[in-house]
Amino acid sequence: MGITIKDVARIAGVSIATVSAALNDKPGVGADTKFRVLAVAEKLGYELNILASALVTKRTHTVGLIISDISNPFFTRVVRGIEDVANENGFNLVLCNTDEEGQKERAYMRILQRKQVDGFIIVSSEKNSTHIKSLVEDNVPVVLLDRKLEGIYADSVVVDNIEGSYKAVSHLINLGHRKIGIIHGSKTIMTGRDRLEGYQRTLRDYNLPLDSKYIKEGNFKQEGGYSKTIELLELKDPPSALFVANNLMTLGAFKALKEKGIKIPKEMALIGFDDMEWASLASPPLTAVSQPTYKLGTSAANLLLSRINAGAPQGAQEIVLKPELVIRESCGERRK
Amino acid sequence: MGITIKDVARIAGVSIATVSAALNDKPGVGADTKFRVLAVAEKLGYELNILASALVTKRTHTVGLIISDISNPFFTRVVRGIEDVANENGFNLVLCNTDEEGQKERAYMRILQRKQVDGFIIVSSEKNSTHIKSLVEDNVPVVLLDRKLEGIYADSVVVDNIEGSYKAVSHLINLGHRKIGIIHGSKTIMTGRDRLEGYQRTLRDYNLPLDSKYIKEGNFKQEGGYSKTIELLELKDPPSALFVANNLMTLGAFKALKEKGIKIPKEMALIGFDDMEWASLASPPLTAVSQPTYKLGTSAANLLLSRINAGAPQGAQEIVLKPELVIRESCGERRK
DNA sequence: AGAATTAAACAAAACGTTTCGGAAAAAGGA
DNA sequence: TCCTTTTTCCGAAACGTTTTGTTTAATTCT
Repeated sequence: MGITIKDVARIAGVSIATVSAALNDKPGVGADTKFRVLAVAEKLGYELNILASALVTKRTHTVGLIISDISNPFFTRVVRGIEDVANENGFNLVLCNTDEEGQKERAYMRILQRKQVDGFIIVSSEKNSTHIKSLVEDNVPVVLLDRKLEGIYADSVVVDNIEGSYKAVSHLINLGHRKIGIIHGSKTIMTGRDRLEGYQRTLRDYNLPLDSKYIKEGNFKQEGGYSKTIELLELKDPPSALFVANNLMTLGAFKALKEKGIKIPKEMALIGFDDMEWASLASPPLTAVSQPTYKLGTSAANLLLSRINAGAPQGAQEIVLKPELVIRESCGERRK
Repeated sequence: MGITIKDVARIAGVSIATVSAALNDKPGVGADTKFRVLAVAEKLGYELNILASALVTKRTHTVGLIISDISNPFFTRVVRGIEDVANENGFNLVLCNTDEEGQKERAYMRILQRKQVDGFIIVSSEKNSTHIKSLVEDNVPVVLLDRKLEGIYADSVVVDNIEGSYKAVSHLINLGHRKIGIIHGSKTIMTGRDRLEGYQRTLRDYNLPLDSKYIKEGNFKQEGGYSKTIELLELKDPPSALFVANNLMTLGAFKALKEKGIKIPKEMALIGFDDMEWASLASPPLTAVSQPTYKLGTSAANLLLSRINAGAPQGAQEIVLKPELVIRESCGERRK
């Protein structure tokens, strides 16, 4: 193993400089020698060592992808979008799962920097990460995905979570619900905050009271949705509708409702955030706010790539995608 | 930007050789100078350039992960398992989606080799890949995941698909079904072949006739499950039970059945291969062969890492994990 | 035909590490 | 005290590329 440029040079009877030039078809190498070099390289089975190349060009053509958990179907689709455009443009992805732990996030970022990745796509779990901040200040290409960070002026692509919540909650209100519970995610995370904010804003817009006993903070995981749903059910005056502001928690809520024998939507209307493959198969089929996950990924990747290719620094760009409400049966009909 | 080992050496007043030794705590450097070097490195904010390091050590601590599609929940869990153990051992993953296209697979492998990854975990779409074969012959660490390849003597970790099918089909038979349809995946892929094989073997063992009109080949995707289910339903004498040998196709089959208003399990018993998050939420809850996906991933990663760390080549190791049948309601009760 | 331009090839330096062999200094043994 | 051994450090080479500046050869121009 290990045919190098030197071997090619020796066999072809030229210097390594011209081999390099020929291979990367740079100008200044004669047609005939170029042909010969290429032939020799081919015959010898020469393969570029990208490490060595990157050492001098400072381009690895790989980007670091830092998300909380690939197991979450939301991220799965997003990642697929990212990978597709990365691949089309000759880039590779290194995948990192942080499980929302700031420590893991920082560790990953550190080692990826050492591996000289050309840029980062990050869904950060931290409220305000000095790490990320210093990255963007050092002008390394970074795009914030799904969650923006306070005080950090970087490229970002997110969905309009407030509007998503608004659509969900106003749908419930229009169906006649007045006691609407919400299980939202951690407020330290933008999506958690915004979706709660959207809920509150909607109620206010409709002049409905905000009842804190109907507001529960989950942990973005299935278990959180489950336990908070139970809590809500155990209230003396439980809500008639439930808005669960994240996909995994929706799964948990669904399970809890089924286990407790609560009829959906008769006894409890249910609406989730983030549509999923199986939503139409559930019984009843689940009404949910649908996020453009794949698009989220491709947008982020395109943004990052253009940032990488841009020589000079330029102002932060911000893309916000719109969610849609897909109405199925879990909220039922209008009640009087 | 770019504090290098040279800067540290200069400031600390030692040679770069001793800086390197100190940093990697190799023997032969005095306690005091080591301390000083470390302090200087810290203060300067020195960060190792792994490219340069890897160029000489020939270790990138990166492994290539080639799968067909991260969007498939099966792979999602597997990948999470892989990433977890990789991370624990200081390795990173570069993620590649081939969509079952041999061409993409080869392209990815090529570039990953050029990037000098330390090893590969591959879910191959090819029947017999000369690329992979030459890789393992060149002694680069490779583990075949989920699918073995004919004529390639490499490490592998798979699940016992034949047994999985056997469990599914015999379950159906024991419930009294005699006309059992199957929608299987491509026979060019091991899992497709084996699951079909298991189906056939089971019928033979029970002395039941093999009726080719009940055997449909799908494409491993939701759409395939959907259309083949329709075909089966349109038979003059449709089956009373349906075994769908892949998760995505099961989703499609489920949809088709629902759309056509077929009652599950009364009019059609349904059993799937590969359990999924939502299986218990579906109506009726889905009976399925459950694969140890996460374990599949961790096993593969551990195998690869031990192979990477092993200096000398050693015989191919083969791990086969057992699937389990999880019985819910989509097959109903025993019928007479 | 001679000067001036252009084209083709090369040698050497650089990228940032690790490693090898040896030199200097310190420690130990008699 | 002198010789041997050990410890600590260093210079230089190597890893496989790309790039820069120079030299040589071939063309063009007048």
